[in-house]
Amino acid sequence: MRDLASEVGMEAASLYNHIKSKEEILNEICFSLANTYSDKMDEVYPSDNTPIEKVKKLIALHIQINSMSSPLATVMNDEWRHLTEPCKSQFLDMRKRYEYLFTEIIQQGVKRGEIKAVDPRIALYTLLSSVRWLQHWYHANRDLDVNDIKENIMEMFLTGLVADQYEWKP
Amino acid sequence: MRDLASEVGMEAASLYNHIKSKEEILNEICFSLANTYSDKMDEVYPSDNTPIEKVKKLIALHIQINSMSSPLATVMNDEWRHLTEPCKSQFLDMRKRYEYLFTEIIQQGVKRGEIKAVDPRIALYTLLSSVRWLQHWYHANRDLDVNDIKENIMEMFLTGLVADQYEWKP
DNA sequence: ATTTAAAACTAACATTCGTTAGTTTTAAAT
DNA sequence: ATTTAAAACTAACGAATGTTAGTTTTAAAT
Repeated sequence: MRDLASEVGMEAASLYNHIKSKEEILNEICFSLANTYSDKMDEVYPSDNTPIEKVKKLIALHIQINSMSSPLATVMNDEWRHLTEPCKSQFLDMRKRYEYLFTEIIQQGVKRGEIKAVDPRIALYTLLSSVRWLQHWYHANRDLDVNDIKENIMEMFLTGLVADQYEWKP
Repeated sequence: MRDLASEVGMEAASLYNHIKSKEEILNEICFSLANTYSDKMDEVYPSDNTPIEKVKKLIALHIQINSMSSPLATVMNDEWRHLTEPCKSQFLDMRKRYEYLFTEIIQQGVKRGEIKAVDPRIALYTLLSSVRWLQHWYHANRDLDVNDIKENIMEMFLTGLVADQYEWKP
């Protein structure tokens, strides 16, 4: 709290005119971002896009948040474990629901023959964590455009690294 | 240190008969894993495998470590920032070299027409962070076999999520 | 049985941490 | 000019942290 206070030009004790506790800040950050993700899911899931389009829209949000709001993303991604009950359970419930709907989208894609028959859980977790590097990297290396990064990552995920004409299988 | 001591059935002070400091533990963990990665790179990079085979071998190690040694992986991945100089610089130099050689492999793959013309840095970071979820997830959900996970992830990265026959581009 | 070295213990240290109590300053409203 | 409420301050608290000093226990070697 002392570091945080000095960052905004205050004494640590003065912070408590504005916040209730250190924990409140953690709650604020975690649930603010969790709501952003949930809201997007509630918009995308029932829409009439194809499953692949839905995945793209959701991943785009993850890329957006991890690169543009990276300090917040870092807190939510790495520090949610320190939420206290009942907030922690509430947070985990939100995450569980988000992940469930996300796997549903993937499974629908598989069923419709648009997405390969991968394990939806593995695909989901791989997808979600693959954009995490942006949260640590983007602030230091601003020479790349977010949209370029987005397209590169999407391309990687959707059609893979192997060049189209190359026959790689053993 | 008190938690750690009680975990091994000791008083905190007794730990200091075995270690020099808390920091020493951090160094030990970080450099032990960093060496494992570096050694693998020194074995794989000069080998006569194709670039894609090299990438597969390296990613396999990341999956192995993140799933089987997940507490160590978590410390190295998340806590290396707390290394003190000169260890921190040394660690970062090792990482830089590792990442450089990894992008070289990718670039060779691109040059040889085996790998799509993605940005090698983006591909690298996406690849490396995409397997991080295993470090948090594997211990709790042991119903999946590491080798199954390995193959699923490889398939995703190499040939993408989009089903072969599906025409997805807008 | 005695010695000895490793490894446990107890007690305490100096810091750091989040927070509270009480007081003073700031600045807008009367 | 006076009042008032917001927001800063100083001082200090109790708890937790990594660590050290000094002592006792453990167990193998003599």
